[in-house]
Amino acid sequence: MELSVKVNNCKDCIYRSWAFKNLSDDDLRLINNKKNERLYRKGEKICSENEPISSFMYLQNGLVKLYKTESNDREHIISIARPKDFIGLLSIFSNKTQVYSITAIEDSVVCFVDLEIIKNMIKTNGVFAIDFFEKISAVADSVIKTRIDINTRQLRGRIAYILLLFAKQIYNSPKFSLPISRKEVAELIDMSTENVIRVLSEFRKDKIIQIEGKEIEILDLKRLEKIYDLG
Amino acid sequence: MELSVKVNNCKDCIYRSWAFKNLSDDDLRLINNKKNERLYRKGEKICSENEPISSFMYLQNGLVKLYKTESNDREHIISIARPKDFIGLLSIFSNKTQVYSITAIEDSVVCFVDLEIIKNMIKTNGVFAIDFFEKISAVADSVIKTRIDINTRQLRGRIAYILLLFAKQIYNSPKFSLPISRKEVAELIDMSTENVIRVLSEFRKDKIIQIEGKEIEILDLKRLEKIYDLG
DNA sequence: TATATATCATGATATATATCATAAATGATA
DNA sequence: TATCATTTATGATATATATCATGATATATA
Repeated sequence: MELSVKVNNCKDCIYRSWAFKNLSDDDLRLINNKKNERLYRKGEKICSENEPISSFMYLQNGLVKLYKTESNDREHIISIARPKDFIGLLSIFSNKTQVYSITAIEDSVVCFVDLEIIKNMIKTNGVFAIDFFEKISAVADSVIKTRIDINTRQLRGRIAYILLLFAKQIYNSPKFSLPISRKEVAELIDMSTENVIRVLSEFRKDKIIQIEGKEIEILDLKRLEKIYDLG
Repeated sequence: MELSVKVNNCKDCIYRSWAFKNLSDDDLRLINNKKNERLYRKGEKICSENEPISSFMYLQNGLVKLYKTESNDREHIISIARPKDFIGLLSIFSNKTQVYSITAIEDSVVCFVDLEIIKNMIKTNGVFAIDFFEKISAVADSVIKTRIDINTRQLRGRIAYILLLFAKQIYNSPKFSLPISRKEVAELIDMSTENVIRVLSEFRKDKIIQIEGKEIEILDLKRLEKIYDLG
């Protein structure tokens, strides 16, 4: 299968376009020797809260969820990370241990780079430092923006947001297979599972979407966008 | 008054402990020549959404709010920044224009440092780069944490959170003068103004707090913390 | 000082959302 | 295949929250 095609040299990695574009061959070789790629199956946990942080984690392929376990066992999903996202947010600079847990919601390939190497490269390679921070800033900014987007809306607007997120930003198609359960959608938008299901049914009855289990197709994009806009 | 005591040399700035602690005298002189301190009176706007970003902004003294104006004129407060916080979040690296507006909620002194100087220093001074990113990462992380803290709670828990925030993190005292209106509290925790007032009254009737206009005193910290914990 | 305007306050009511209950459908597992 | 657990689904009910209305204070402004 596609995912098993391992990239063995950073130089040939299609994701080099990211913050690593301006690295010299020497620097790339250094990363290459200390990096570690691993395939995680859907549902597999990649890291847990309170684990020591030793690597910079970069999502090559797949989809993962970043979440926190609340005191009452409930999980709260902070964000869904896509390929090319660094996962684990900024904690890598401001914390010694992971603040969030990460689990694959689709088969995913994660590339681990020793954090000391990255820090050292920031120290010695100014251009890389800037490139790197531009990228991770953008990811952190987008997490904050997403949280605000969700929290300033009510149920219908939030569901519309999620549907548009998957269709436009993740799968780039009006038809997609929802990679998370209704319960997880609820954990992502701070709503009860029942209401997530209810609103999806409503949208189906109103012919805004078509649902068959996990398969979702957006039929009336304009109306969905209107629901999102109105909140 | 205290705030009018201007610091004219970065070398003597009491906030040098921040990310600038490891800078050489030469680097400090460079910043000193290109920096700009300004006092803003309570209510004065420091910057607006969509303005081009040209400076790194650092809060020396006072208190400011970071907010976004929604389509329907409603303002949504993202965070309250305290002295030593860099304000404006990470947008400075990932955006050309301000994403949020900033207004002083107490008389505040903001120090502006030319963004190019900072970027250049990141490029040329590796130790500074790391120090700097540790700090701004911590601020961004704390904004995300705050948003989650607020959104996973309901009305009572949110109000408790806000009261504890001001008492513990901002004023370091159980007795303080709330620097923002009830309406602004509502904008900060995504609730209606009436309900903010109502819950504050409730807490007063239950002898958890004492209120006299803006003056608030926490009488029963344990109970308030319990309300916060239970959400 | 008088007048306007924003803030604070509280009750009544409407609305949104969560919770509880129950069941069918699906998926996992022995 | 049979059994169990999870997910999806929907209705009824309870609860939380917003909205509307109205008045009292406080604050700004002419």
